[in-house]
Amino acid sequence: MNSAQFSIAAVERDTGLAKDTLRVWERRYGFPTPARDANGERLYPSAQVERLRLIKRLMDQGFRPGKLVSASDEELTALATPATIAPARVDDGTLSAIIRLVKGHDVATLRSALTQTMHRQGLQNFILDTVPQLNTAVGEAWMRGEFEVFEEHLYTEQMQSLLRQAISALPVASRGPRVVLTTVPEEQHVLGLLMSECLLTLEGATCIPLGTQTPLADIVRAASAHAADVVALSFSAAFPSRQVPPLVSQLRAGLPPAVALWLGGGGSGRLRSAPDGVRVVPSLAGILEALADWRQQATR
Amino acid sequence: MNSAQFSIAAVERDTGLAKDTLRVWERRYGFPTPARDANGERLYPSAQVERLRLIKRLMDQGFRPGKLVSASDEELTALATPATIAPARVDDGTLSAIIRLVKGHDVATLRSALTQTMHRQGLQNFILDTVPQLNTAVGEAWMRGEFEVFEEHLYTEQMQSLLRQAISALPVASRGPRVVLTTVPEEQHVLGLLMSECLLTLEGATCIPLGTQTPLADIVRAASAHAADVVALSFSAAFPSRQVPPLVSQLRAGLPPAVALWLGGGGSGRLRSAPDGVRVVPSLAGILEALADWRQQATR
DNA sequence: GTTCATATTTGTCCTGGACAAACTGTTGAC
DNA sequence: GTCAACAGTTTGTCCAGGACAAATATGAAC
Repeated sequence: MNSAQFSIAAVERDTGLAKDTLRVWERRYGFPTPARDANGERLYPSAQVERLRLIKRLMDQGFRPGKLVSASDEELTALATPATIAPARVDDGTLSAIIRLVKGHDVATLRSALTQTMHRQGLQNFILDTVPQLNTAVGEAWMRGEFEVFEEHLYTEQMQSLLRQAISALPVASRGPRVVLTTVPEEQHVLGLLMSECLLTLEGATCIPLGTQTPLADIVRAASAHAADVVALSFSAAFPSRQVPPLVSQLRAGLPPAVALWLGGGGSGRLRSAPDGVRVVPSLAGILEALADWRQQATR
Repeated sequence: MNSAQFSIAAVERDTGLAKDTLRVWERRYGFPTPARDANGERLYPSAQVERLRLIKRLMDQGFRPGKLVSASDEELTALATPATIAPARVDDGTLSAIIRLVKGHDVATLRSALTQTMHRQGLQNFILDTVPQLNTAVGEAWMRGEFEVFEEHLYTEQMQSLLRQAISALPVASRGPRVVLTTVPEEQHVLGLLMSECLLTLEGATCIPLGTQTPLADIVRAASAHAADVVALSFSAAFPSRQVPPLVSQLRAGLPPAVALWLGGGGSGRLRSAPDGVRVVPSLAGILEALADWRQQATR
């Protein structure tokens, strides 16, 4: 499997880099340098695919490709190791224990450890503190090469399961606002949505979860059909930031002015400035603020 | 929103048709016929995007694009209405009641109706009969234009929530086989995986769910790390069938021969012939057969 | 009716050019 | 010292039109 060669389509799938981008990097920076098959089509060795994945991950953190592709392997791994040790952790023992369980590939124990931690801390603390720290820790471990992709998948799957279970267990709210929760097409990260849904439902808001990747026109229709007060979108750090502003403007233009539009997730923080009628929610705690503000305004 | 123009990238997102495909259709068939912006770039009117979505959906059913793009609007809608009325339904009242609830946009009632139906029928019957019928009914309603995309999303989200809840409630199994469940990159449909996980866990198998879109190399690593006996992949009908055989061969070559490879979902049925060591599971009931066969072979 | 060989359809890949948006860094005003 | 405006550079995406192989349809022979 490690000596396998990848077609350009396979590399696009595995790295998230568009075919056009892969070709233009080759032309400009001299990397990657795929072999060619009998038909002149590119064949990428798996080592280069690995490197491309690392580069993509660093780009999601804000590094620029021109520097990265011409860097040595040592420089790349140095960058991948965060210089700043993560600041004060609430309970480092719990975190590292869970990380170890993921690495231990013991699904059942992992699940019960997560459940137990959630119950011990209470849902709101768990979501505001522990889950984001776990997400970061998993992401950083991946960057340092300590985590496999499938281990990240396993973690995400278990966390998703847990959060959905927690949501189901919450009482049905009817207090408002009515919030449509989703992501735009191409954005498939779901944990941000689920964390938001938890927090909002905990506070008595009514959530209409549409899952990920709803076409813009359908977000507008959903907002109308469900008489939504708020549309909340989640953008992960991996989402190409240049695509965010046009998407948001188009959506804002389609929604009635009375419907609020909230943006959250790591991909929304890098926005220069939000257009009128768009609220950037930089962190999970910000959701509670936004909710409080909305309610205050609604009673006026 | 309806008069909005779409860039070629937006159309690719919303329809699932690759940019190259959109350009070559324009060249060959004279459709679509996008306008151009000041910079010469294509701008697709939303009506054409709608038509493209319908064409894509019909192609997923096996129709060929050459016929579809040159067909009139009437012919298209005629094709979209299934000629064959769906065969014997177990309990048509329940099905149509749930469909009406989705259309009624009442999330809470929908959720409790689904939960209630599941409990009434028992989990296995629910998954073998009702859920596939609901999926089909939702898909057909979409085709006939009776369902919005966001309504399909809402349905999928609620069903997903319900299935995950059911899985969590099942006792932890330790009997074997150990089954890694996932989809390949680009394949994001999750319900097939969850239904399979339910059935397998009900029968006492141990599932290692990786969620969707695991890169091939990582599926192999996961199978090894988790000492899997079986890797089960789900392909939806929407997955480009031409991509399935190379993907499956590559994966089969990477997995140890002792690890079984099962393919399920609507996209696996159209395969001409499966390579050696690959089992195509045409329906959900087939999973139970495959499981029984595996256990029989294991005791030999 | 089945099987094989030929023709058509169809998606994806190729090259190399172009451009706009985003980012960088410098200069000058306050 | 801070900020704003400007010019230069970087970077992703789009374009055209040609090519080819795999999938599918068609027709001939048995």
